[in-house]
Amino acid sequence: MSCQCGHDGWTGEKTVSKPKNGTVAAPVLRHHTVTSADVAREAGVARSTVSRCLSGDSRISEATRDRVVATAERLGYQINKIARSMNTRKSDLIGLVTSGLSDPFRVEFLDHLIAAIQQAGFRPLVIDVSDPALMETSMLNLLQYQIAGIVVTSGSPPPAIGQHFLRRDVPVVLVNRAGLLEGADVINCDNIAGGQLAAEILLASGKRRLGFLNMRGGTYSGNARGEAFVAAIAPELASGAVSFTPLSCNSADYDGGFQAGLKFLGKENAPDAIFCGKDHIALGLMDAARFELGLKVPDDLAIVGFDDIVAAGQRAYRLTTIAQSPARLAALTIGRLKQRIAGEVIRDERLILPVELVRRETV
Amino acid sequence: MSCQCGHDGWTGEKTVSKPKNGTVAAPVLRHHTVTSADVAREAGVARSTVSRCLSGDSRISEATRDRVVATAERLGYQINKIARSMNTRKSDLIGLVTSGLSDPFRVEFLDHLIAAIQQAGFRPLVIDVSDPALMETSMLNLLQYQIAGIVVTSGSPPPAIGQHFLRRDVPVVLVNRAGLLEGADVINCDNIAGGQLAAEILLASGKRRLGFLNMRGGTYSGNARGEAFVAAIAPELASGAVSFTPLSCNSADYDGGFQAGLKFLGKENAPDAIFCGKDHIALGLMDAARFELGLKVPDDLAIVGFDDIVAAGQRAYRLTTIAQSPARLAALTIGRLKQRIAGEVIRDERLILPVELVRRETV
DNA sequence: TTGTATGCGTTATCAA
DNA sequence: TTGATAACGCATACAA
Repeated sequence: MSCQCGHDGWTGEKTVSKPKNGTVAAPVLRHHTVTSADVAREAGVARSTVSRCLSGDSRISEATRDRVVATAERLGYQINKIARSMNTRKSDLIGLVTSGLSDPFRVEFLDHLIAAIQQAGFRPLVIDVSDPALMETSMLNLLQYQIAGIVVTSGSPPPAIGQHFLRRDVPVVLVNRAGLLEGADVINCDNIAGGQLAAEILLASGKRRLGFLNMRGGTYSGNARGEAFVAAIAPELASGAVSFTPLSCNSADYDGGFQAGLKFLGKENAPDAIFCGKDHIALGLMDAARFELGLKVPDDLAIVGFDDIVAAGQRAYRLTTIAQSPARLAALTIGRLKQRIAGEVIRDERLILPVELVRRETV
Repeated sequence: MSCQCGHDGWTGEKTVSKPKNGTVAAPVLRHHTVTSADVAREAGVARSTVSRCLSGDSRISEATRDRVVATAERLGYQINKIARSMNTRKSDLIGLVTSGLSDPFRVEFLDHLIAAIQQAGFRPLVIDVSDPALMETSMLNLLQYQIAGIVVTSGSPPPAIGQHFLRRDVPVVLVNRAGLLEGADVINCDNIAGGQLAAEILLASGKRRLGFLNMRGGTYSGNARGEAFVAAIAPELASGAVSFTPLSCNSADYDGGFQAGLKFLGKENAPDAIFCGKDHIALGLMDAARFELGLKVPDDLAIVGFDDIVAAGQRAYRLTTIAQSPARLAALTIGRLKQRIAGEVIRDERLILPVELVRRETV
């Protein structure tokens, strides 16, 4: 692909070679960036006209637009969105606050979300807050990029931080988080219904010693699920028909579940039916039970997970679980953001997405 | 958190209410963004002084710096990186070209990479090219953000595109891709050694009917692994000691492997030792063999994967595989980018990371 | 060590 | 419908 610029073109200057150990002086011809001024000169119009043509302004003649667009194309002109943001005070960047990519369900959600964000003409700027203490700072840093909106998929931002975003008209959406942030939209799956469904199916299985396994301390979602579960078994608990033990693991992942299995199972009066706060924990628990302790699932131990991650459906697990839809979660998130970004003044909302029992082979 | 700005403060203007169905007019006081001019006025210095203080310029008095920093803090000043990029013509954004988040190894790599990018003071701008046809356009769009560099983890950018980036001093790193892009650094794991290791262990297992399973058409990495595998078994193949069958599946994931298992296994003279292009395929194949066809692994069928994704080590699989290190891959990637971004003129390099056989229970 | 003036590439405003 | 000009917020060369 050769350079087709009409202006002076190559500057002819060479990159300065800073000799260091192992480096080599590579003479590279450098070129000045094509700006709207170049396009304007070439097309014989004003810069403002170029801007109007390329931003789809209606009040421009067809002929001019065609000529300008063609010229821009020919010169390989790429609009400088940084400069654009300078005026508009908005970018098309959307901040994605997450913490690592080790949680399978979150990754599935992000996958859909990233696609949806692009589809809507925005770009995802990922920000990792694996250190929760840095969440506030990191979120505020997002403001440095004049981002159009934020999606929080991890941690719970301190309420005070909301002011900073509200004041600048930057919408915030919290997904499967506690809705402590005033001014933010909150989207959750129906943790309550999920906990109830898990309780129902485990009670119906005839098991007597129920348990709820989640990460120590828990998360907003996990706690909500566990509380709903306990509430749903309350009558049987009161009548003495079943017993209940809260169980906790050190990490909300496969290994956490696995270690918890080794610790809590295989002894006298161990639980024979466990609801896990999330699938990944359930898979670890299941493997410990089957392969380390020789328990039969579901005969000796029934397990119900939450999320319906892809691995839960794999032949090696076939986990019975409560499914939530990452695709719908993503669609709702971006829909909400688009409305806000478009300037619609809408009331903060707390959306709750339905969940569904997926019965496989662990109950 | 109350507003502590010293300047005129609230503009008092209200957001325009655009009544629509379901929307509500929410009167929100808006505030003008705090700029360096505000900090300067408040601290009694010039704007340039503020700039110098906050960008760590050395030639500034301790007293002034302290005062300015304190003032900035008090006003809640966030530097506008958009405006900064305007001058420097560089941002601290790094483009991450990927295609979806369904490939487990790539997700593990991205996890490390995102962390490393932040650690180095940059921000990841994710760009999804699930549609390969849009790769070129999407990559070029990245230029609109004045990005500092690009990491390509999916697809192989057409060589011509390299010119655009080179010309603007935007470094490109290709990870586990074919190195067709002139001017880009290429980082690969040692696919050749991996293929050889797989061949060695399968030959040593005493199996006779070998196979290599990969996605139809294959990828750069997959093909390299398969070719090395075939080359390594060439002597035994020539002597008739073993046979070899190339196998292909429709998708490079669990389901692809699973379907391939149903199709190729369980019949007369089916392969009894299969090397898979990546772990996820191997897991699917393994499940089909064990649970659908009643084969014993490794007795009836030996399997070797590639990547050593987290799931490969789970108790339900215990897959023997060729491990590559996403952490080292990420560290090298960001290291390379940092050098280039810092302006060092270095020769394009083609780095090859060592792989390692992880022997578990499927061979 | 600090202040002044200029420019980065675009969009918005106003004039024609 | 189009052109000229003024911001946008910062960094930097130059002056003091």
